[in-house]
Amino acid sequence: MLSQKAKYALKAMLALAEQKNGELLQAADIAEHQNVPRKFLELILLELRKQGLIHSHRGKHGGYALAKPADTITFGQIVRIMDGPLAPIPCASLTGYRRCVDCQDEKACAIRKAMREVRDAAAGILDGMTLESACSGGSAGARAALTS
Amino acid sequence: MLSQKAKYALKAMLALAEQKNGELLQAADIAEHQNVPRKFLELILLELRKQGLIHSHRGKHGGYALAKPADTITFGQIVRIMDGPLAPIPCASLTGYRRCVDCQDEKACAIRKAMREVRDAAAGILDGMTLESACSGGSAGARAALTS
DNA sequence: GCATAATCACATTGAGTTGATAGGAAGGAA
DNA sequence: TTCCTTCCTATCAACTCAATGTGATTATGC
Repeated sequence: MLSQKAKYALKAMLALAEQKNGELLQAADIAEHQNVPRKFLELILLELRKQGLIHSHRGKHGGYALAKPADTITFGQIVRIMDGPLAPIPCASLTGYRRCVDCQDEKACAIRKAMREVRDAAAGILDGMTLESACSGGSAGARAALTS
Repeated sequence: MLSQKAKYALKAMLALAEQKNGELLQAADIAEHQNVPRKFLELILLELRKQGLIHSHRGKHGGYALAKPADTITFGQIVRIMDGPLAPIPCASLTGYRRCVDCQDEKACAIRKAMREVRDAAAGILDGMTLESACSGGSAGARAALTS
């Protein structure tokens, strides 16, 4: 399940990506236009900044902007920052692997194999979908996934 | 995220699928061999029975068995019973669609499009993976997904 | 320099979910 | 009858999620 937090983060990042030549956008504006609780959004933006995806400016006429070009930021990065690994189960994760305590033989585990496939598919789609490609409306993620 | 409940359900169903000619298997045996809390497992088996995936027999020499051939029961069915829709977000779900209250234009929503792709990929894999194919060890789910 | 406006940083809250356990009721076999 | 096993409901503690509150800090404009 994608949390509200991750969904709001994606919305905010897409809003920032639509700003022309990296102009600042304020939390209050994003909150209003995207229908996101303002204070909750601040929390999210803070986290995105700490992870280096956006930078911020304080004081009057402050706000937020992408820290990198929109075609170098993927849905996968954003979702992982907010919700952690994409894999449905830790033993199938690359970025957050953890062994199942109740698993006898991990190598032969059919559940792990299935979940690994799901993880790979999700990663293929979300890591192939950039803010840029999402803004221009296309289904670039799917194409990238199919050719990788 | 796949819940413990769903993971335990998959393990239990795989154990039942490995029984020869539908012989009964008791909750206590499954619990022991699969490292699952016994009472929690009972809860899970109850739910699987109510959904018609297994049937049960009470009393001495009672137990559980699949209600249908192993090649007609998919991971997708089991996961949906335990955890609900596969889609990461309700607005991208086929089986449990719900509109996002904060979404302006669902048709154009890039997040929804991405999550729909993830859902379709996950469904392709999990609905193509049967207890039968999982038992025989192969990655039949992946093959089914690719050809569907 | 002062008021204003914005981000930064925690702390807290309330609701809901998850994972698990308890205790018996009901049904079947020996 | 007497075990044995499933059936069913209730309960629990711990945790997570979504959101709010309260200030502190920093920059701008007058």
